[in-house]
Amino acid sequence: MANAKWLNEAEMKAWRGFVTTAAELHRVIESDLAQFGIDGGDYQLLAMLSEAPEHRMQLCDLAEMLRLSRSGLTRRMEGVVRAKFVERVSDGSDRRTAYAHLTDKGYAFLKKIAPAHVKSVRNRLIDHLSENEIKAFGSAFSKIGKSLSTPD
Amino acid sequence: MANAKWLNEAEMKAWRGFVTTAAELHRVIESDLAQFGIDGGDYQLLAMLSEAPEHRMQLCDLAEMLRLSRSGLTRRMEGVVRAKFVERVSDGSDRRTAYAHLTDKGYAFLKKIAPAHVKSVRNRLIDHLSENEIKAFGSAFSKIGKSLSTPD
DNA sequence: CAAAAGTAGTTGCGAGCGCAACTATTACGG
DNA sequence: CCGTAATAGTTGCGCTCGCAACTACTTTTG
Repeated sequence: MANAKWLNEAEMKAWRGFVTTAAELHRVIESDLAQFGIDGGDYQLLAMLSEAPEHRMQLCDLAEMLRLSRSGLTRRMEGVVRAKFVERVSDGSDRRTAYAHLTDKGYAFLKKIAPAHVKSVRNRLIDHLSENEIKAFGSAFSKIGKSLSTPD
Repeated sequence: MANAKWLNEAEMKAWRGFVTTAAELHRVIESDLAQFGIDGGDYQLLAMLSEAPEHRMQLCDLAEMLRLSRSGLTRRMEGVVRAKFVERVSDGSDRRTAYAHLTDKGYAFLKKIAPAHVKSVRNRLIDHLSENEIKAFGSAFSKIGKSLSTPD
């Protein structure tokens, strides 16, 4: 391990860029969303539900899709339920499970703010990238995500 | 704004990939570091100091380089100072400012754990990417970072 | 040269998250 | 069947962070 390969220049640039910029980018796009009273986590939750069949998902699956711990989702739900964007539904067949269901109000809200959010993502991210960089971004994260979800 | 351009498939893939995977990647690499008793924030702080002239930086500049708020850095410092990896030095000429100085112990520690960290970054990130993706990653984040630090 | 504005750093506070421990329910193995 | 293991979700706790307000200096300005 003492003579492990160091990072070359391009690799270091990629890693440092990721470390220093990713969190910042996240924060800025979240702050663009603040004018609507929600943050990025809420937005992703609503977006996922809006794409799910019948606008509902089991909490467990939703947590995985959002890359949240189960406890993290519990807290996240509190906010969107209080805002009446989502309601909790329990299924009779398995009394352990609960579902998140996007309300009409939540769906309408999402449709209302989506254009501004998309614009924000363009301004902060997409518009700065070449077509090649966009493709590379997508494939890179797809591969990384896959490797993270396989045991090791 | 109502008819703002939506994201096309490649753009959406890039954005979704970033949102769902970036934070997770960060967490995993941090957890690889946990065996040494520090987290990614500490590592970056030590690494920056190790590359600075005389192994020291003004807190203000260090915060900016680490993309931390000033208060965030204050707290971050507590840990590495307690561990005697860094010491606070005040410069006589301007009594507002303080410097962070990497101790010999801190430098030795960094050199000791760096190979494992690099290996972790390779395992989790670099090794999954093609050369083209690595270059794209670097240039993409470089451009994004630049646009984030310009007013608007 | 005094008052105002700016800069460096700290502190109180609240938000979001993961982990570990817990409850409640369901599935499995002898 | 009954006891053990697995699964879904919640709660307590601790961590890191940013924001806003604060202190303590330094620079600018009228």
